[in-house]
Amino acid sequence: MFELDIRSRKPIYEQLVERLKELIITEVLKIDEQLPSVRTLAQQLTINPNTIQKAYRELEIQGYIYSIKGKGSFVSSANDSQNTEKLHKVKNDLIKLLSEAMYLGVTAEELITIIEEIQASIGGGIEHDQN
Amino acid sequence: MFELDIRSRKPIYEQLVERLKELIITEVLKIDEQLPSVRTLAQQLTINPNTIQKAYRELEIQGYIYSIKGKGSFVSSANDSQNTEKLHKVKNDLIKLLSEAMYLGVTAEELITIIEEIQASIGGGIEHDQN
Amino acid sequence: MFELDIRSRKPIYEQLVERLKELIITEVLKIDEQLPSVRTLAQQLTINPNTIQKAYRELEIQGYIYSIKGKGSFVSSANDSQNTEKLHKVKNDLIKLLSEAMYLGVTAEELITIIEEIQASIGGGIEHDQN
Amino acid sequence: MFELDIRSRKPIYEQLVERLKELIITEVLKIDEQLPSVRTLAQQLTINPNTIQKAYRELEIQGYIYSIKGKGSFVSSANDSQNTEKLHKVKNDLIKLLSEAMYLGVTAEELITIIEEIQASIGGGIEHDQN
DNA sequence: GTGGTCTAGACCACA
DNA sequence: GTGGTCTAGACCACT
Repeated sequence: MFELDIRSRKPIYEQLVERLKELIITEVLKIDEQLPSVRTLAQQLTINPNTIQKAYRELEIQGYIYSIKGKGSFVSSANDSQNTEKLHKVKNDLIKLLSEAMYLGVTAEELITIIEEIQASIGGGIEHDQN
Repeated sequence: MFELDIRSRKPIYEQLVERLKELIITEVLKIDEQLPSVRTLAQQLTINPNTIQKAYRELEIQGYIYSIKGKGSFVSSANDSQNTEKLHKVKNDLIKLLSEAMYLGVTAEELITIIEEIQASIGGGIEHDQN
Repeated sequence: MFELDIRSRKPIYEQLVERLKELIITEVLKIDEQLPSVRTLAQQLTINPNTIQKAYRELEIQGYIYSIKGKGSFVSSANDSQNTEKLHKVKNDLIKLLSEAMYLGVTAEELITIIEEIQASIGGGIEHDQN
Repeated sequence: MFELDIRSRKPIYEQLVERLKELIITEVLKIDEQLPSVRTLAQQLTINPNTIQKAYRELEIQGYIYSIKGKGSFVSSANDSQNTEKLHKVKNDLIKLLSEAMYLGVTAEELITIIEEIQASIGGGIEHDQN
């Protein structure tokens, strides 16, 4: 379920954040569903609990999850107040990446096809090309 | 022209790489055009020449520029052999980012509009018959 | 173990890269084995840590090792995607060097002997059934 | 005849040295044949005469050509005194490169085929894969 | 004057 | 403790 690449240059906690976001976005993890506890996950993945902790904290900051002391961490509903700024950031990143892709030769048609596929996969919860 | 955020978590040299890529992609910097010299740019931005050089070296590795000892650094024409793997990476990143954007409520229509705008901005910078 | 020639025209970091490649190729350093830390090696060789790091970074780019912040640097298993282009480069270099050697009077027989010796030294370093 | 890559990281004078060596080795340039004058070549290639000068000096040091003041530069016969040490160096380089090639998956058979091809091309003065 | 290498020494981020 | 970034300042190689 969590395919962490220990060899990647990307810090482990960032990989975790990314992966968990993905699971939330594709609604594998539903709203208010409880995430595995820090310790459990640390054991499962055989990595340092501090690293899990850091990932959860980051997700909380970004508004994807919320934590209740003594109970655990839960998937947050896509809340509105934070969305505005996140949207802004994501759009900016998107423009950069789309520019680069097109500079490298990806056509507008290809991009539209990709968009349509994603649209379908989000709506339906279909499986997703693995990383 | 170069808005560096010295306080950012993102390393200065990476910011530089990103910014210069942008200028190359949007063809503000044309193929074979000379970049500012390491020392000149360092003075302009009041950062260490080594940092500039690190950025230039990274751009060279990524195939965006080439540097010649004693002459200077120049914009490279898109290299085909490197493009294949870069394309793969960019597409993967794109899928992630597009998913996130659509989860946050960006519609397919909006995305297509963005794509068309980018297409115009890249295609419009130079003569049309160059293709 | 590392015979660096501080006076050589060849940069220290390149000498290091070459030497470490050798150790990896001859499997003195095995896959996933940890390399000496940047600082340790710097002390041992009495050269600047930055120089070691530059060498390690170069080896990482070339796909021979991978580095993880906070953990260390490790020997990478041969990466396929990079191999194709590296192979091409190495073959070209080989043709040049072989031509030169034969011009200088090395016979084909001698070369074949050398090849067989290398084959033995690479293949013989580890268990036989690993192939 | 001289395909210099101004964009290459390899200094121009080194490219020249390499290319001229190649022409001598493949006997396109015969023993005692006169090389183009520094100025002529500089004009032809539109590069700085100093750069040509440096290449010729290097070739002279390595024993591939000899220069006579006021007359020009000429291809030297493969002389013996220098050959011994050159041979040693070339063999060492060869071992490194062959090891790397085999580590990357080139088989002994392939290498032998390459050797046979080169042997044929040197003996006969056949054309040579460019660069 | 150009890029490239190296040092000494400080500081940050990750596990 | 690990790797990674940055600075200040020196020196080399190439054109």
